[in-house]
Amino acid sequence: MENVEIARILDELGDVLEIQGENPFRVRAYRNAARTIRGHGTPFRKLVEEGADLTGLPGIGKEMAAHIRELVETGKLGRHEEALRSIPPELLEFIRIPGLGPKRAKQLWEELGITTVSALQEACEQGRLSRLKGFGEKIQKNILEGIESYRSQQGRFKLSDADQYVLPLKAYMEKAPGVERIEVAGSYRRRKETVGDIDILAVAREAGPVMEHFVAYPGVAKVQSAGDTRGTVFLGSGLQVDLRILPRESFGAALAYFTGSKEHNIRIRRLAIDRGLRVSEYGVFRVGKGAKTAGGRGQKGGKDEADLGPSLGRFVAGREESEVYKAVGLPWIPPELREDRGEIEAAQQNALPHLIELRDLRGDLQMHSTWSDGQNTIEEMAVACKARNYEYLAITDHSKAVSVAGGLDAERLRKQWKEIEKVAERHEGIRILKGMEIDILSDGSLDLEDALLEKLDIVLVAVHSKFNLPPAQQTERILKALQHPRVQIFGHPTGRILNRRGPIAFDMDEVLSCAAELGVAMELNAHPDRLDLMDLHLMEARRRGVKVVINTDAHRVEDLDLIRYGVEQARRGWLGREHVLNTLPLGEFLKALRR
DNA sequence: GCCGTTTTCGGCCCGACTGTTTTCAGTCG
Repeated sequence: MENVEIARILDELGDVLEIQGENPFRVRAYRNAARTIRGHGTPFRKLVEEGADLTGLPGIGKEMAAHIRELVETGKLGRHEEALRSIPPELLEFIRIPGLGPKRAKQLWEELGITTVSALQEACEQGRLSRLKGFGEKIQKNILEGIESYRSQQGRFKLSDADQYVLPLKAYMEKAPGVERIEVAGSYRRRKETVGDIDILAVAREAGPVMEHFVAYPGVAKVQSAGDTRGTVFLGSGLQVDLRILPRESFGAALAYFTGSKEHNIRIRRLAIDRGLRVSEYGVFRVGKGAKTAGGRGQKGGKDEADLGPSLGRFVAGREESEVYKAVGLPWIPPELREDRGEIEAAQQNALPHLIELRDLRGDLQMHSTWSDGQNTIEEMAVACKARNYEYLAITDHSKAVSVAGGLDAERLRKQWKEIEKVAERHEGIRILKGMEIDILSDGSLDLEDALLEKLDIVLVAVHSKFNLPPAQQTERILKALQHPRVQIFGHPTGRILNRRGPIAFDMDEVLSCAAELGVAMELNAHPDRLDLMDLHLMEARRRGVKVVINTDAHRVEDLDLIRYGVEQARRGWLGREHVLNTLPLGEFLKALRR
């Protein structure tokens, strides 16, 4: 059983306990354990086999360790099955519907006998919900809309799509009356590959006019709420945008708070508590003797000196984000790292990584031309790369097996080389490498004969068919391909397409260790639909000393600019310049490639 | 359920908004 599956089952058990009204901290314990497991590099399957002590891991105690062992050894968890029997299974979907949480889900089931999403929809339409205690017309309507958005949206917005909505909206908000500063926080600022919603922060003395400006944005399809400090709207695309309006003194604290991640914030708050401080979106406060530190439900403390919201204690920091980190004894942490994946510990030891930047890249090693399915000629691609200050590029058109993309056979490949040579003569100052994106056939052999492989500058291999092989067979296929002595780069390793096609199933662990051993570079495909490798894979690659290259897989000149999504993903994977081969000058780069 | 060189018991991050209520519960982030 894979880590993701163990994590899913524990998460689901947490969901059931929540619906049953269990102690919320116990529920959280299951979520925490699931999170640790999901993000763990080594399969728990192996750890259990080796008899390793799991209780050393964060959030894994005696009980969780026993659960994990049971799952690995028997493939199921008695506690989980028992829990699932106790509630109608579809009730678990209820809590993913916006506006519905565990309490209302339980109430609907117990008092109205509703157990499926479609029955819930029917009950809303018949107006049966509004008769329940604590429910009313509005909640009923919200749930109905929630069902629709749950059904239609399902997926999140790709970061590149979000950029298209956010950039104009940000420019618009900067023109709001009295606004001093606008920043976008949330997973968008952490540059996560997909975002669920957008958090915008505005500094303004007077909130009213800014909120009015916000809800009047032409792209707004629906205004969900518009209070004094917070408003929520939906754009026509269904993208949710939250606006928070803050005083200048709180800006840094709010930026940190709303950038998240939630897990990162929790760690920061704990550090604060240790120092007698309290961190909220309003600032960092020194907690006075005898003052309560926990904000209980409905507790409204007196206004503090700076009049920054309902808080107890003396304001000590909050204007800039770095002040907040400083107050808890840390250097500023780049947003891409804020996932509680070791960045707090690294910051404490002054060992944060120097993350790669866009300007570090000197070449792009996967792109297509009109020779296969690209839209621009080799010359146009080369000129465009030179304009981006690259020292080198590789033209990597498809091999013949990918016939839908106009893959090249041996004869056309030879002709293409002639053209590359001609173009090279016309353009000094940039090296055009002869490459190919060679298909890995279903048996792991390569779609190009050895004699030609010998003559290529860049041999990049990738999977384009038979995505559904059994994992063991898929792993074997990939390993066989990588073991071919001429292979230098494994392109878009998992083959996933965001929101459309999941990753192919194989043993990433084994492939990474094979790549490390052989010196094969793993590609981080910068295309925002792919972003493959994923952040956790990159962290693992870094740990194992696997070489990484960042490529756009451009099919036209404009695609070359997508490289920044690759750099952002690399930053999320803790990569520095030294981990990425195509930051090297041409000569060193060629030497560093496997040959 | 997890966790602990100030604690092995008693904590566990914190606040806004809405809707349905007359003081708060539920949800969300």
